[in-house]
Amino acid sequence: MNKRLTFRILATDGAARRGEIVTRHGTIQTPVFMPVGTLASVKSLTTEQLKQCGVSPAYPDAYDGPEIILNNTYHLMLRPGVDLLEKLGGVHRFMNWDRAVLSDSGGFQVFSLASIRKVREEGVEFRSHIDGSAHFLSPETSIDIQQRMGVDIAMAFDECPAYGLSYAEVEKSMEMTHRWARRSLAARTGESALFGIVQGGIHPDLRKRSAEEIGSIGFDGVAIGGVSVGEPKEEMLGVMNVTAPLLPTDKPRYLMGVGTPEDLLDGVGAGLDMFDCVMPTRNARNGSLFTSLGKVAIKSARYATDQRPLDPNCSCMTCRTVSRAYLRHLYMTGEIAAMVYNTIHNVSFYLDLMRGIRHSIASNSLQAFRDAFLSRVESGEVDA
RNA sequence: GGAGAGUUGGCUGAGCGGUCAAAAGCAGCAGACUGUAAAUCUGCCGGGCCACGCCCUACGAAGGUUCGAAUCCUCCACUCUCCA
Repeated sequence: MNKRLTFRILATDGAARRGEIVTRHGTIQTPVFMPVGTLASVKSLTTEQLKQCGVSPAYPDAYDGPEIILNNTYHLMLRPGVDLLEKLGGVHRFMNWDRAVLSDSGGFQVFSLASIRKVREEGVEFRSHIDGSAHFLSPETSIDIQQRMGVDIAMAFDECPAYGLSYAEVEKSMEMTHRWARRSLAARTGESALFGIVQGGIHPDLRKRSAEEIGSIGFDGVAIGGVSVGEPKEEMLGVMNVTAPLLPTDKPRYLMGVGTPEDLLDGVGAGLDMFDCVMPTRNARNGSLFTSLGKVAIKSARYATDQRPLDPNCSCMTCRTVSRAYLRHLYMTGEIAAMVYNTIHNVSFYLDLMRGIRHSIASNSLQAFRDAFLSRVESGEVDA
């Protein structure tokens, strides 16, 4: 038994799995959505506020908040730096978060900060986006940093090819990611669990090769990477549906960077267990709110005098305590509280969705849950 | 009572003879955001149309000068500032 992380499946519904991941920092009920906290902070929320997300009288468990969040290697190595984080006892203690943390390896930044990096077999040379200083990330340095930050789940250092590259380029990139995967695994010496990342662009045969390689070399979990990088939705779903069945069944399967509520439903249906996305938090800051009855663009004048709660079916702090009219006012005036209220709600909404998904798998009704959820969201009832 | 300044599209406010249906910001409308360089970005925003072009109505009101006026002149109305 792997003491870094254990996974077991509690129930299934078609390809969907209801499971449990035990980490050094608590147990994670899957399928799970992991809020993104790039810089050891889920943007706009204090750690206490984050813990209070997901409060739901419908499911009065002891703790109903997020069970795992993301951090980012590249961003944290620049600020505050891994030496400092290690000295201060790791990210958990640093941000006073006692639940699980998964760190991205910096692989995605290889992609998103493409203009200021240089990729070689050995690793990637970055210019800091903050001050232009030179930094180096490789499988070895990335894993080392992640372990020293003390995360529960580290990610292999990969290259995430841009959408639109040629088959040959994607294949070449994938092969390097495979070599980097083995190096990442070899570099893992500490207590962090380590997940591998499947690449291969939108090509089924490459995805298959990648899934076989990454799934067979001893990672604690396997992720599908290289999606949500600007490709059309159908491509993303195609990759997901082709790849998911090829992943190990006895390990957590993680779809990186996804997605919308509907994407999560689809991902779970395809047999995936873990998801992360900036969407709930970023959209919250931009005034785009998810509700059970459809999207709310809170800046719209139609909410100026709307005294109803944002989502009548949500029991988060925001929906319990303030009106749409107030949320609109805060947003329009640029008040910081707008982002706090909005983020608490969107994160809570995602957690609620996942909770509903988990219950539906356990009761073999994922499809019905999905249909009901989507028809409500598309009903346009929010403004009724 | 005297001297001066002003009146521009929902608001604030540029423009000071043609390139003006009129800058910019705000408000409004629509949309985007998917391993976070994002409290961000994009489009529309007088009306009408057989719309990448045409027509109508527009820069306080009415006249006038000019090939041509939001821009110049006259007069009227209103607003504001300063001096009494």
